[in-house]
Amino acid sequence: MPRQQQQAARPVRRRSYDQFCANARALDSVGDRWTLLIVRELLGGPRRYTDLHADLPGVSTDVLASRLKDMEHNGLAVRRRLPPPAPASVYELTERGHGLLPVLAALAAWGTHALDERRPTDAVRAHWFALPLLRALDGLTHEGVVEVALNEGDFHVRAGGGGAAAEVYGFGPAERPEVRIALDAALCLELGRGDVTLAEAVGDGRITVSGDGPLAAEIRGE
Amino acid sequence: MPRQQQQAARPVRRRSYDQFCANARALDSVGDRWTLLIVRELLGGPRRYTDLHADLPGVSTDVLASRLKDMEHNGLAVRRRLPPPAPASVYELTERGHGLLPVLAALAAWGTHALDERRPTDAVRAHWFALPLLRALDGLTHEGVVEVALNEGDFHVRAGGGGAAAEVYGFGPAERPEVRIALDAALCLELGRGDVTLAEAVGDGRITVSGDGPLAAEIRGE
DNA sequence: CGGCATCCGTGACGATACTG
DNA sequence: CAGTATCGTCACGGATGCCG
Repeated sequence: MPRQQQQAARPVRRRSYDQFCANARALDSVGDRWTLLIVRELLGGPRRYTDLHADLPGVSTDVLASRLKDMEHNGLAVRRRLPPPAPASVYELTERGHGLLPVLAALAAWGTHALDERRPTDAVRAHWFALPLLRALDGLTHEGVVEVALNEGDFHVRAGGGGAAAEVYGFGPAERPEVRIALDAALCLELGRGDVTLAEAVGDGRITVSGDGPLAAEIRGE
Repeated sequence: MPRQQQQAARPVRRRSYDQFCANARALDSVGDRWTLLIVRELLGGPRRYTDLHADLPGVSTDVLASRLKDMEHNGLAVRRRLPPPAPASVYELTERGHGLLPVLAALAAWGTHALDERRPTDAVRAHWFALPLLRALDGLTHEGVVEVALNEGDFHVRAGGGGAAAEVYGFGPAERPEVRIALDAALCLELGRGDVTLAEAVGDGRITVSGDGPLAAEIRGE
């Protein structure tokens, strides 16, 4: 027999911490390398395999495929086939998977303090700054979609609502944003850290706010 | 040369995600297997190597030693020698390491929903229920130390204060607790999930509250 | 061409044994 | 008690191949 079947429904040998503890159980699901970063990508909305692979520099193809299977198996994500006109499939978070938002928000808040300079080997994507920025927008009372333009690219976030919205951020420009802001990545991080307030950044001209609704006014500090 | 030096100050080859992203940087520090569970242990206060090893069933000695070195190197923990009368050393979290409390709290909240039955292979320690329980005590206005008695053992937590206290929980009985409560682990989890309120649990007799201060009264729902 | 599966070299992990 | 040494195994990362 040159090769027997290589995976009979995931050969039971999943590695578990075997601890009756909420943290350990959580890490059984999301503690593997790359898993939380895949969740970070999917928090921006459904994505195709190839796009995921492109925005996760360093992950190998087989590990990405394996993690996506694990996430499906653990109920974090589902694979959905798009209608025939475009024969592709996307991965998207389940409600359970979306529940990881507070975890990634806390982790981002903690990690922002360690994110000082960009090393030459570091990859960058614009939407990686969505979570730090969302932290700065968390206190806003008005709700709406904010389109964000960085040097690295565009994305959009939903301000207000306390992260309760189904889609908390997305890739590229928004369809009909209430506000557009332009700033640089370093300022995103400072805002996330709380080193600078929105009002100060507006006053210093480090951020440009365009729009005339109440949300825009609130961001300007009016 | 039979054997050259085998670690010249950690041979620089640390595995990094190499992404300019707060989450990726955070996971560079705490994404390795066992690291966050070591933090979970150290959140209860300074601990000796052997005690850590005993409360982390499944970790091998070399991996534990290696993680502790990494954590020291990353500024999460320090090793402190105890005074000569007891020639031992303990590991304790730095302020930076303690800053992971919101991460573990969010992770525990998420993981509690996946923590249904105890599997036969699962290890258990009483203080592993501190974070879920703290979530239930988070809304209390009065502050103080609560001694908790489970079937699995005792620990204590500091209620109120919103987790701002330096030591958020500890092992074994407290020195002079304001309140003592007795309940079982399953109820800890239900409280953490919000399936049951403290007042309901008191009313059902599933939790026993002893003490006569304002905190005890608040826990009783008076 | 998107979505993986296979092969392979290296490093991380887990168990045990051993040492100051 | 507090780790280090050794070793087998498995997971990861990179490249390539396959297949609808």
